[in-house]
Amino acid sequence: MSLERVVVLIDMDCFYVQVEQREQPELKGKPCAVVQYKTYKGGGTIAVSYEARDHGVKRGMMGEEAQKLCPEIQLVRVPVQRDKADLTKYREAGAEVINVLSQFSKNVERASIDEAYIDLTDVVEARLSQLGDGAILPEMLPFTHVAGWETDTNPEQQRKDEDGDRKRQKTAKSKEDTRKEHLSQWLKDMSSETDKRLAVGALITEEMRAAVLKQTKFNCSAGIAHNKMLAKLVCGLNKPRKQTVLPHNSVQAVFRDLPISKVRGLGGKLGAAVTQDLNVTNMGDLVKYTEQELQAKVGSKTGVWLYRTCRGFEDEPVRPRQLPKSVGCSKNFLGKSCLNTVEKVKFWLGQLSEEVSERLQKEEDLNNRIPKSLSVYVRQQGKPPTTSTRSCSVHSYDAQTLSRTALSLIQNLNRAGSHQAAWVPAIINLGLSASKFTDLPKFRGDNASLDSFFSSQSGGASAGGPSVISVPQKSNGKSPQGLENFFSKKSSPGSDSESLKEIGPTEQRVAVDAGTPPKGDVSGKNIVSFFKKKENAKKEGVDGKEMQRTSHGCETESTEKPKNFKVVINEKRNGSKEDLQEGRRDGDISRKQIDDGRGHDIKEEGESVLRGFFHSKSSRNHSSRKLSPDFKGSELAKDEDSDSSRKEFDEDTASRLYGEAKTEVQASIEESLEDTDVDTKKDSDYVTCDRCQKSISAWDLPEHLDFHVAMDLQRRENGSGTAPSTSGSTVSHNSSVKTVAGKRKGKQQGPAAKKVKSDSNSKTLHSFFSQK
DNA sequence: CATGGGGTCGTC
DNA sequence: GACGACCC
Repeated sequence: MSLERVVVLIDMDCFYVQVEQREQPELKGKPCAVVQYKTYKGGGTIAVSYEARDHGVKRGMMGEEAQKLCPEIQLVRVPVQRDKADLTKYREAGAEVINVLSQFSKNVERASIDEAYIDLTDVVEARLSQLGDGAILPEMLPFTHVAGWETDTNPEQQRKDEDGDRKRQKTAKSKEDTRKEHLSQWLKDMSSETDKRLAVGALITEEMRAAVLKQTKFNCSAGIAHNKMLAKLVCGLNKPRKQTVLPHNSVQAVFRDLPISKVRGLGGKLGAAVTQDLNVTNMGDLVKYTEQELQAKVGSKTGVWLYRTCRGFEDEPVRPRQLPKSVGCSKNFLGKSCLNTVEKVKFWLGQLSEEVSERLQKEEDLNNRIPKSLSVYVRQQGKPPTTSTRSCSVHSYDAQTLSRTALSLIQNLNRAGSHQAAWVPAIINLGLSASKFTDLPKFRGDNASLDSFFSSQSGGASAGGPSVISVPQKSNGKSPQGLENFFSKKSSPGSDSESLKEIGPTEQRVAVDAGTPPKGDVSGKNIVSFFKKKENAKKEGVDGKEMQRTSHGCETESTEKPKNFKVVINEKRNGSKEDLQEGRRDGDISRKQIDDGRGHDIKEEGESVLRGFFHSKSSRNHSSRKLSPDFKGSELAKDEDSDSSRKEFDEDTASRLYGEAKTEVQASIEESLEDTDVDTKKDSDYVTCDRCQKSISAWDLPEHLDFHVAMDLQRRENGSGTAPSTSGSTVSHNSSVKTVAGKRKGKQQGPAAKKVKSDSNSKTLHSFFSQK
């Protein structure tokens, strides 16, 4: 049946706390919690160390409340930037963990900032053949619990810990004994093949967790089962620093006493409805209902899911995705701080936009992807508060563009006229999110050739993960050797972002690829190893020859390109101001203008065409930088002309493109590695903007100039009556009231009352711009 | 006022 | 695309 997969969930233990403890080692082993916004009642706690949990401190408590329960608790505050909580630190730490996990499998799915699913099926298969007849001994699984074989999975015992250490230690001791006992029995019995595979999965998971600890200094727990739901479930059974495997035989035993709300997806209204309507309390109770009965209660699709789920079956695949699908931020404005004026809304849109913009820039730099869509979330005061979303496509992500696009999107949610100062109803939550990412061609190359290029450098791990036979002992586990040397480097406390910068880009690129590549051995470790090796080589004086060759050619190019670009863009700008009004789907037009105006730069032509190809609504923003000198523009143009190929951007197309750009890709990689020529690099990559005297990366210059032109245009066109559509976006105009009225509660506001006139919109927008 | 600030997915 | 449900 569906017991073929081996699925693991890795869940970091009180992750934010661990991040802070790594930064401030004094905090280790102490009761502590991470709080947000300390001023109101000590802030809300969003992570609690296990020492503090022993005192009854829980997530969601106010800091002061926590202090009452645990006077010695250390409260650490989430960093604040632009007057809002900033989770960057934790996001980057989470990426570190994903990086480590991806050394073991290509199929890693980031489930949240501190959780990831891994499908180890193939890796287990490979290890199984290595292992041959060798049995798995209990000592090989020092931190593994077997669910269902332990009598004490109930939350009963855990609770009575208020007396502190003595009692807890005692509990822990006996728990360790039963753990070993049951583990030994399970391993000895080991009836089915599927159980064997779980055992191997547990073994690999021990190694993964050891590697995570060694490389990041973070502890985690894990669940190992045949599907995501069960892996997630059992992960929580033995929480700090332990892993739990769930043989299929044990499912019913675990479900028998398991409240329905504990299962992922049943923690909310659905679970409550099921519990009530069917008069059941535990997951195991559900098996007595037929599929049809369940379907009658919860709908046909959910019914099927429930029927299978309560039997321990679930099909949801582990999707290879190591990067978030969206990048956004939001903030609450409670009570008196609500946003009740246009100025306040503008201000906070600006703050949110800056953070999102910054993060999107990082996304492009690190992960070579740019968003196509922007959404604004608004919650407004009301008897039931109303929440609305408005989205549109975007072609650039500088803070100004985001900010004014966002404003134009939500302006018609203001019931007061937009010439008024007020915003009604006041906004109590405001959010901004970018999504629908598109990969840029840079670095994405023909996998086979890229891989062979890189793999010649690395230790040659087999597909699916490092080959490791040795087993972790105690907390001093062995992790994949060889590769480990490249990774273990450091990550000294306090310099997280630095170390991320070095590892992040390569990993993420691989991560993006991971979704599509077939069976080949194209894993991140090869590429990362390559980078690490290069870095080491620089320090140690060892070096690879091939790289210098390509690198040289590329650098010559890069000194000239910016100038061309600058001229071209200026010319173009003067000639076509419509470009900046209402989302032109141009592409072709702007591209032609660039090409014509510039005369004849093959490289840039190729670049424009390429971009037009990859972005269905082309824009000249976000130049994919550093394309190859010998890039064949003509061939690409052909592809672009055919309408089908534009939309049907698939692997084939990509391969063809990358085939052409291959040497280029290598050159780019090398160039990015060449820190030795610091001077050259600086000179070629940065220019001073004539307009604002800011130092701008040459590759960002077109976009930057774009911004100035937009500003000029806006100034010139004051009062033109045109809707404030922005240069970088295409706003979709929806009925302004539809969504609010949708629900029950007959109170529908007249559509006319909310209509906003474009004239006033324009004015408002203009004042918004000139204020900045 | 008071778990906030993230995220993902399914449905219409 | 908008919204709600769900999760941490």
